[in-house]
Amino acid sequence: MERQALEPRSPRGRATKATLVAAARRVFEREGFPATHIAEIAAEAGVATGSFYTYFNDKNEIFAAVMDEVQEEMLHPVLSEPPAGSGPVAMIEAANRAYLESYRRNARLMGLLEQVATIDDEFRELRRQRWIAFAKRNAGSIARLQEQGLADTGLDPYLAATALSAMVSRVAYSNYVLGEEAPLETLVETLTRLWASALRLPDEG
Amino acid sequence: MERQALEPRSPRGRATKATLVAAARRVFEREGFPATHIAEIAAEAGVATGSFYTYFNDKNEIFAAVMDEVQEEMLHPVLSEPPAGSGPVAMIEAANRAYLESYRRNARLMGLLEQVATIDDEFRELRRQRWIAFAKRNAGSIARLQEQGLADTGLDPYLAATALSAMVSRVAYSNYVLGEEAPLETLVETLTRLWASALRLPDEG
Amino acid sequence: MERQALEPRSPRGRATKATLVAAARRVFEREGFPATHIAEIAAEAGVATGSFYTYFNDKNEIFAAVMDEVQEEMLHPVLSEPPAGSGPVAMIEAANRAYLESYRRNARLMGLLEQVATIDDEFRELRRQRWIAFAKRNAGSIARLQEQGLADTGLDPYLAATALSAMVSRVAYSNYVLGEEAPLETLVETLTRLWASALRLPDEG
Amino acid sequence: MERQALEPRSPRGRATKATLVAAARRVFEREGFPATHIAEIAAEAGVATGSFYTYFNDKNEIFAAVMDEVQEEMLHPVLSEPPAGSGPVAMIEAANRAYLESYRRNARLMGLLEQVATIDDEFRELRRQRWIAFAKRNAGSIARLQEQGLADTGLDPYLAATALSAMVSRVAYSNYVLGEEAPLETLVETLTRLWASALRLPDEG
DNA sequence: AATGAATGAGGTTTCATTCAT
DNA sequence: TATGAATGAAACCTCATTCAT
Repeated sequence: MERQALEPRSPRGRATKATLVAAARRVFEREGFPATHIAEIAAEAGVATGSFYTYFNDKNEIFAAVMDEVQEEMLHPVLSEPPAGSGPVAMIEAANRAYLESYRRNARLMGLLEQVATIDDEFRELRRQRWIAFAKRNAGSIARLQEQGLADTGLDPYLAATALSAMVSRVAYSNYVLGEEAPLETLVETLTRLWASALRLPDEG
Repeated sequence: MERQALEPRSPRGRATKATLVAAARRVFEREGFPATHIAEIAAEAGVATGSFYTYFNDKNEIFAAVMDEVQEEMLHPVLSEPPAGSGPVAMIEAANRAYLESYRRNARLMGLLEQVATIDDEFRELRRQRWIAFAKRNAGSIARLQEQGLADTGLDPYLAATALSAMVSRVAYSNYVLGEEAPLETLVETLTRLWASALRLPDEG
Repeated sequence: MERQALEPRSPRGRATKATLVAAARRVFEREGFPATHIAEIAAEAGVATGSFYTYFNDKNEIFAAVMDEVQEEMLHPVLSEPPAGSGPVAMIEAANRAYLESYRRNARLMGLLEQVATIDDEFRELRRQRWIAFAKRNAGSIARLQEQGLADTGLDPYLAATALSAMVSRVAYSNYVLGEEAPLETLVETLTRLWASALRLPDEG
Repeated sequence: MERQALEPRSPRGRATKATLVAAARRVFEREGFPATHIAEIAAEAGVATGSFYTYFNDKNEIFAAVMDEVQEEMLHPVLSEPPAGSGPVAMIEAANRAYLESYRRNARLMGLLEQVATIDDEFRELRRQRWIAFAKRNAGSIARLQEQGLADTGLDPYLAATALSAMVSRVAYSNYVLGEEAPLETLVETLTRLWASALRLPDEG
């Protein structure tokens, strides 16, 4: 036999699996990763302990399923669109606001991912990959600004992007996971101002 | 006989306790917090399992002892002194360099603290306190620069300090714990430039 | 609704049952008795787990069905016929050869029967019955030889038959199940010679 | 940590380990290998379940310990010595009697070994090694008889030894494990006569 | 007849903590 | 103080069997 973890073949099975993922999400948020036990997920889902193993091999596997859902939600934020045709500062502001908002919405689980990443190599790598992708995107936009003569050309675009992204994500973590609780708009404003100045962007009208 | 956790009275006791802390540090670094077991700490120290409880009530307690040691080391860095009488940028640079160097020296344990902070409320609070103290110090120095008309007065000093410190600490974490590995001098240079620009400090020299 | 285990009524049912027995045989040979699980038999047969219970109540029952098939095969060996009208030694030789050949053909399952017999009383009894029948047949032929003054009359025919049959079957087991691997003809020759001498049969031509 | 299974360091520990082995022996004899559960061994020994794991990693390990004890007992049988200076038949008789007696004494556990050997490769190999050693010893003595012109030189000594030993051991198994129950003396007599005749040894006085 | 999801009792194993010596 | 054996509550995971569809 070796392993199982089947994909459900019937609607009923699909429903049960979904119920389990939803239940797991709640328990993880409530208890944190180490204190979450298989039996409790099953109980929360209203199924027998054994049924958990019909769909997942272990806690990691269902955690990954939960995080997939979360990522989905973070990728499709209800965008407060950057005003088309606006300048780079406005775009940075829009990006920062979008990031902080979606982070706030999923604060518990973002904290959880942070937690698990410190414990489990598999998830550490996952987070690292996402982070690199994110930084590269920002690096590209910084490089473009440099080419347009708008941003400080004395900066390495990738390093600068990493550092500034780190700043934003860490502030988000502090506020929404650790509970520092400054108002969103203040954060957006400060971070955007710091970011723009750090790049030495010219003031926008 | 509710509790114990004696302070050692004899020299022999003191030696044993020290041995345990040193052993714990090694095991924590090797295994991470959750995978470190009391029995293994005792074995590493070459004492019986039961002896652990002569000095500590649980894993948290010895972890705190280890972190105290580390903090000691981080507070007394072999300073690359900021050139006396130099300008603010040079001071920021010196501070960043000092921070990154001491972080690098204790990378494993800083990662550990991060890890434990996500798991245990007690340590989360501890880290938060340290963080606030650190940010306040930086906030003070930003406020002073503002008063001197050197730094952007449009920034809230405390928020700005928090954000910029977050940037530096997160970059340190990425590099030395997750293993991104950019050269120290490049990091110092980039972070300092970003920090100075973010505050809109005038160019030095 | 205490029990089930229907005899299939439709051709489709008969086909499914046969598929299950064939699948079980393969799984038993591959995994051994204790490591064979109902679910795997069903999977190997390409039917749902539940369908197993339409035809069998448990693992023992399907194992019995498999062993029936095997017995069938062992009873109809492609006989290397004993030369008609030949002497007793030639007949013993033919019997030994036939036994070893069919044992070799079904080595995996003979080992399996051995295995299960050590675990399950039901099968132990089954094997014992077969063994007694076999020994009695041999006892009869020894008694006949004694009456003809050809075999050692100092031997109890049943005991002698048991012991000599034990010798042959154990050698077969050693070779084909445990993998000792002496050539068939050498085995036949040695066993026959020992058997004949043990009975003090006169040399044949 | 990885593993444990310590050798006891105190007399108390040694006592407990011995108690566990003795208890395991009783439970194995009573229940057979697959039906023996760790918890029951511990209960029979009057210790907590967890204590089992202080000394053994799993069921196999304690079973090996039990079998070591048994082997010890079988190697030091209370010998019914072969009459010094007697002929080969008397020696064969003495050997057969000794073998059957010690087999009878440890019948349950010999059956157990047979059982486990069919299930577990480790023990199968162990039994095979013992068997080969035993057969080689017998082969040597047959070869010697051949050199003296006393035994049938048409036989391969190793094959003959294997086959005749198989006969004896299988008869022992039948009688004492499966419960065929012929009287010891009858068995000794018959087996010895068959063995001697099979080798065509000359009648002894 | 067939399906495959659901069950849950039953076993194994771990490890923080206690305690007699 | 030091020892290290003993404890036992948890947690994990398996798999034969049932059952609604």
